[in-house]
Amino acid sequence: MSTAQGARARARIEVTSAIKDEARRQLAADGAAKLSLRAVARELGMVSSALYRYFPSRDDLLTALIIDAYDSLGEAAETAHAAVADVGPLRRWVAVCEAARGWALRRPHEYALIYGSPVPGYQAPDTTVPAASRVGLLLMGIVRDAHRSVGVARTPIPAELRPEADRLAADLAPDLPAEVSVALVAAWAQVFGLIGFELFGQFNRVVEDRETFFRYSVSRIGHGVGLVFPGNP
Amino acid sequence: MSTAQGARARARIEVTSAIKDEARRQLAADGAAKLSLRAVARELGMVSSALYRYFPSRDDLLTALIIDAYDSLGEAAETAHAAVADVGPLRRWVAVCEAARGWALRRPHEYALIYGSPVPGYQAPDTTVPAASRVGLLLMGIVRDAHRSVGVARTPIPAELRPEADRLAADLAPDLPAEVSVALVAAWAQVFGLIGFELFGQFNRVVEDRETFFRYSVSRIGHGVGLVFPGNP
DNA sequence: CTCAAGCGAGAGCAGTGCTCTCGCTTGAGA
DNA sequence: TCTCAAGCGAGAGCACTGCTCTCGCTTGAG
Repeated sequence: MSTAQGARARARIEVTSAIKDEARRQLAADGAAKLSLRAVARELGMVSSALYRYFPSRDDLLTALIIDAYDSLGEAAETAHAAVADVGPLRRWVAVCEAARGWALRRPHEYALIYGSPVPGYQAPDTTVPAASRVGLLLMGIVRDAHRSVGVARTPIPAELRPEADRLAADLAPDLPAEVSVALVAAWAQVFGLIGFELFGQFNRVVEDRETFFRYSVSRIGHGVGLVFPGNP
Repeated sequence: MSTAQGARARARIEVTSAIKDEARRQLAADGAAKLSLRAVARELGMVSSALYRYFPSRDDLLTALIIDAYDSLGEAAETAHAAVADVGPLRRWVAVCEAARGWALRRPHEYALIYGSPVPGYQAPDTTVPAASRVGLLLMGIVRDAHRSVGVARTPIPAELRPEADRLAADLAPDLPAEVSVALVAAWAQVFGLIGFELFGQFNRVVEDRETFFRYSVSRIGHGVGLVFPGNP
């Protein structure tokens, strides 16, 4: 009853995804600011007003693209993780980070859409939350596995951070030590900081061998979360 | 001969900075994408075409704002650093990072302009490089001081990173150990990763006490660069 | 004192997001 | 099986954008 809807509904789905595809094409070519509803409609052989039957505004189209981008990134990361399921936690951590970086380099404008400055005047609706969490949850899963098997190193935290750490850990991962949860959230932001700096040109004329640099840096970040050294299991 | 120019030149400077001021106002209010040359001109009581006598295009206006923003951030960081010149390196490191975060929270749209996704289709000219480096150089100075006085901890790097590390160190800070230079560049990106995540809403419903969280996180990053613990000199 | 350079005003072009109205089509319910 | 409202595309139009070009006034350097 969900797939075998009427022809009308099926056509609507097709047109909707054709619009998103073309929009994604233009996004990849020229970036979000130059994404034009009229140009999308033109390319699809329809008139611009017809497009508003599918997306009530340009921002809604962008939101759809954002969710798709989060999902695409999440899927890339999860695929990469599945491919190294049998190695140690730190290696898996690095593999996931490298997958995220690779995805970002392949689709810079989509990355900018989700981790760059949000489109001005626009607040991401809660709809995006689940898709946005996938990479973070994946990284957390790695740390959780490590915690259960080989254990994780715990760095003591200052007293002033204790309330926030406990609250954050209770919300996020009650089974992990609060110290680790805090470090994990920070690590998550730091990994994307590295990706963003590379992508947005801050490393120009500074870092040359960016792949090696990234691998080493995220490996140290992973170590900072408490993951063990590559040599160990 | 540079300040006492003709009245024409002085007027030009005044009008130019009036344009930038009004543009900055609109930028702060609505973000970069909604910054409109026509609206700026309107507000200044001039016609839009007249504005092109001062900035050849909208992108050039944005570039001017970008440089000013880098300088403003750099100045905020340097002022904060000067205010704690007599404390230990790690404390100074944290103070500079907190100043950068504070500046970003106070001027989110300007921060987005320089560390968020670059305005699409637009490549920052080399003009911006010196202004853009100020915070990085400041952080490097702190590590250099620490290296000269109390010394910095050196984390060994893998062999595959050795060439890049040596090249990077030679370019950036020949007086610092290559291991430290690499860690410093990564730390630089990681600090701004934390700021960006907070500013762009990634920490919504995740981190509550963001100030404490940030202070702890950048302190750990500083420690990762080799700075000593707060207790020590 | 002069005359070119600097400047502001205005009209105009091509493009944008978005709205509204008009008819055609189509499929679900009587 | 027939009908009629809902869904849809087309077109015109509004208010806005960045940018160009031409026209005259002003002004300050030679």
